[in-house]
Amino acid sequence: MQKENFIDKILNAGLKNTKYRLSIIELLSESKELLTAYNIREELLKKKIKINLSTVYRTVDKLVETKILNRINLENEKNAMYEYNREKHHHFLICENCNKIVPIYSCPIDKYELELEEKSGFQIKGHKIEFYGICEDCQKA
Amino acid sequence: MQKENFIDKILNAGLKNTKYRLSIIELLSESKELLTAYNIREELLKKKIKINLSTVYRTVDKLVETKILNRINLENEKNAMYEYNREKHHHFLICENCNKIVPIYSCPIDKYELELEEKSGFQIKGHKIEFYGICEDCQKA
DNA sequence: GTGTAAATGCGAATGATTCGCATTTGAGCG
DNA sequence: CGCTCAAATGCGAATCATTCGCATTTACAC
Ligand SMILES: [Mn+2]
Ligand SMILES: [Mn+2]
Ligand SMILES: [Zn+2]
Ligand SMILES: [Zn+2]
Repeated sequence: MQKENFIDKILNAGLKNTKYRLSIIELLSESKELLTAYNIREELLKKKIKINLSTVYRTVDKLVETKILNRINLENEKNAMYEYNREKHHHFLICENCNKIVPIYSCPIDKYELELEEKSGFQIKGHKIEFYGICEDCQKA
Repeated sequence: MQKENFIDKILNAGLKNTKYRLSIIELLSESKELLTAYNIREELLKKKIKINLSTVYRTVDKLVETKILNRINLENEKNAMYEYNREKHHHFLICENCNKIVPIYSCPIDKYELELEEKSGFQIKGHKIEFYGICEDCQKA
């Protein structure tokens, strides 16, 4: 059962299993959207789970530290957003008109990073890419 | 003379030529580093130019709008940073240890963006890339 | 020079995130 | 199962970058 799996993740991370941790992980694992701390609070409230906003922040901090969640800071959004870490490297394509956020599961960078390591002397650990444009729906309108 | 050139840019942008605009543009055009609003204020102070922080923000806003400057929001920095717009497409390579920020003037993306347009239906207008790693100096230490 | 909109200074407001501290809770242990 | 203690939580206040309101000053067109 998925829930047991999440509890294992929490415990393996050395964290206590609390209802808030479990419900935030469940929420994000089921969400196709990125959610802000505030959104998370709202969504849990819909499920009759009342949680203090400070606790949301502290909880997602821990879950990001332990790589159960990812924190995403997008150029156009002032609030941090969170997603369940599905362990699949990805980037985002964002509509400048309607702010739709689409994950992209291909990555153009592999070889280039090697070149860059040679040229720069850096040992490269990661990268972040965002693409901006106008989505199909917004082009029509 | 460079200064006349900057005044032209300001006027062509439909802005009034003020000492603050000119000195911020001069400062950033001479800087190899990205500067925050606060940094800009500090640097001008060193040159005996006293400017209110609100004015720094309002000035860089206008200069970004008119594409004389670029605003850069990096993942690890909480404050926005500004650079003179040298009209050369670039990305940044950032040392996770010493926070050194190195601009990279090559771009790995051209073909990939076309593929992405076809696959996604988006009309792509731009992208943002940051690379993270450990710089040569920090690797030694 | 005059007039007027734009620019500036200053202090207050905003808003996301963090912090301090009192209280509660989870998990190991007997 | 009850006990203990660190970790988690709630709540209100603090922080800090950025923005705003408003009174005053300035640039520039006439
Ligand atoms: Mn990638
Ligand atoms: Mn590029
Ligand atoms: Zn759209
Ligand atoms: Zn370094």
